[in-house]
Amino acid sequence: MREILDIQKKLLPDLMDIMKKRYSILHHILISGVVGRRTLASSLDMTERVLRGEVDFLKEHGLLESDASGMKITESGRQLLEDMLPIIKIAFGLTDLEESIAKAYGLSQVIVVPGDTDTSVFTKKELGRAGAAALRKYVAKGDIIAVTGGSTMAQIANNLTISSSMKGNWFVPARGGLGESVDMQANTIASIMAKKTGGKYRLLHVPDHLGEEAYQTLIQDPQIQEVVDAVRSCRIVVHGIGDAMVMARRRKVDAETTRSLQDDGALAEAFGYYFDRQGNVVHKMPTVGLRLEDLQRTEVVIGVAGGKSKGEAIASVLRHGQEDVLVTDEAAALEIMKHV
Amino acid sequence: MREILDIQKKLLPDLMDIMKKRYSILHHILISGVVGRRTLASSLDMTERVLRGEVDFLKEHGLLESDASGMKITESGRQLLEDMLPIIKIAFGLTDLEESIAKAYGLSQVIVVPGDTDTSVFTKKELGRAGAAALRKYVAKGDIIAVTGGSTMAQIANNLTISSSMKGNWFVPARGGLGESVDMQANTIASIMAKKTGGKYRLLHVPDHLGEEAYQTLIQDPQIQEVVDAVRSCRIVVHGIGDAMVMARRRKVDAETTRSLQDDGALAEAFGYYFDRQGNVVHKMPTVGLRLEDLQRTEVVIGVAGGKSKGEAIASVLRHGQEDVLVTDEAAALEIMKHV
DNA sequence: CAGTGATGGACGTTTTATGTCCCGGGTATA
DNA sequence: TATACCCGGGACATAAAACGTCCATCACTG
Repeated sequence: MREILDIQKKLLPDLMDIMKKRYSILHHILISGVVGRRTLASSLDMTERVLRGEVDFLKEHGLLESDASGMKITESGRQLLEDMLPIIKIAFGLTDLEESIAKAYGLSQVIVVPGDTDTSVFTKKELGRAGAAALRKYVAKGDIIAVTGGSTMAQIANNLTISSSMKGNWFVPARGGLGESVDMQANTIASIMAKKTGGKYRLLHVPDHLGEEAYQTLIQDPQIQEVVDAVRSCRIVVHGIGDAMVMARRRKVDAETTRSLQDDGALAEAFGYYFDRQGNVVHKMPTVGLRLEDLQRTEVVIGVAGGKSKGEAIASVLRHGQEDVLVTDEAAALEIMKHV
Repeated sequence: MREILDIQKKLLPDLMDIMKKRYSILHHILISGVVGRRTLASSLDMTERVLRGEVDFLKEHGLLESDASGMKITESGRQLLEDMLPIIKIAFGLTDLEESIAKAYGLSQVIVVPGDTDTSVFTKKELGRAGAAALRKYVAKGDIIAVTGGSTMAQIANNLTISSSMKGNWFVPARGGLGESVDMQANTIASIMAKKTGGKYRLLHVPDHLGEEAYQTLIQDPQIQEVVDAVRSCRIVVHGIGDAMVMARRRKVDAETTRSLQDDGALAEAFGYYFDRQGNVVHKMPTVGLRLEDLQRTEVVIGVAGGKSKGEAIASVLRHGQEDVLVTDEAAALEIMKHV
């Protein structure tokens, strides 16, 4: 039952919207008993004309009937609604989640895929697919796209395909070396994405654990400077979101910094910045690349992360308020909604 | 699984068509490996532009990809096709049945509802619903609609609702008394339909088992004559189809006639006429109303009947060649296809 | 190096969807 | 009983989408 709806969502996304629309109309009429067209239109937030089109359809199919006093549901219509309840619950739980999160955090789009990345590898793949689809949607010709590392980003890279709209775009790592293993780090991801889409890429080769002096020398280097400039003028950022402590451990952050992170209540991590519960930045990794203030100029910031365990972290980053698009999974979405 | 599709069909009648279309495209590309747009369009019998619209859609969703050499399916697309197989099997079975029957007997539309009327009362209801929907589709303002009796017709009447397009239409019994029980006879059905739709009705009160002399007197009666004229000038006929022997028994036809029916190979019955396997009329009930020759002038003849046991009878009536629309169920449809 | 078949862009036309206004008719209320 | 209100449905201009058609350009093959 669930599978069939997931399949339909892939093959007929717009039909599912129509189904939802018609269901809402019918359901509203059922609840109202008898209701007029204009009243219904305003309470469903539709224009009168488009509601009328749907109502005419529903009437033709004998699901509702109307007389001078207004519209009411027929027996077939009532029966249909009853039969549809389980379908709607499954098919549109996610849609509702998406809309709630988008509204709560002022995002322009939220995509929720079913399942839990923590427990199902299939969900992680689906997350990658959805992330790739989201990127495909927002990308334009000649864009510079900054990406971060992580297993989720790697999944997105896997699901990108060659496409004319992305041919010739630049992929760059959002920030320099952040101490991740090679196959998950931003440099790798950027190059894979470029190869998969027929785009180009530039890398930021910045060694980990740099001393202050070496760091200053490095960022003066013209080659590095050129890439950094490209990164900071990117139009699109795609990044993962992690749990602060998990990321600190993975990046082998020293004990002192780790303790300081804990004291400051660091909860989430994204492109080298650590956020507390309120979305404040409490720490940043010492490397070059995208700075938080650059995000303001960035047109599209796409965050991708899933798993129940990451829900709270995602909520923290959202609260910081720089995100435009969120791609997540059902389990994380439910957690996020607990922290509005 | 099956239910969900049936439910969705009510709210999105073209869902199946679009799903079928997109599936066919993807499937064809899968089989072809790499194929060009024009080649594909001609082998799928679509115009190039329409195909292109669908292909663009599928490409955007990452189900297929294209380069200078042509289009080919992606891994997600291949996976989707695999997942869809069971759905398609179910969804297309009925559609194929509908199309096969329509083609075999030259009908303009065939509607097959799932199930078997013989074994499931729910299927019978569904048949009534589908019959009502078909009538709704073909009816126009000011039409005269001739109907017959029977339990299936009663179901149709049950499923009609008030609608402006049928308000003011006339419902008349196709033929006079045919010896059925009161609540199933044509007169009753016509009056119920009129009440349900906001239409008007005229009845044919013709006693059963009329002698020849009384019959002649009766048809001279101006009142009767008026109704008969209306019946014969009807634009739409909706009728059930029955098994000849079952009907003969139900109508308490005398032993001699019954034997004669058997000798003549009577198989099916519709609006008082009995048909043999080849669709020839072998007997007619002695009453007034619609004659076979009137059907030629009738624009829309809708036959409604279901159940495995009636399959052969339906095929006989179809072979007679006056039907335009058939509404039946899956079990009967499968039987019908055995008799092409 | 010409020929074939591919994609993707472009454009005018047709069809469909939408916004908007109005009319006549019930209905509840003053 | 009079009136103000809300109802469905008709009408129409306009915006938007779908469609048919043609063409430029590119990759590959013989």
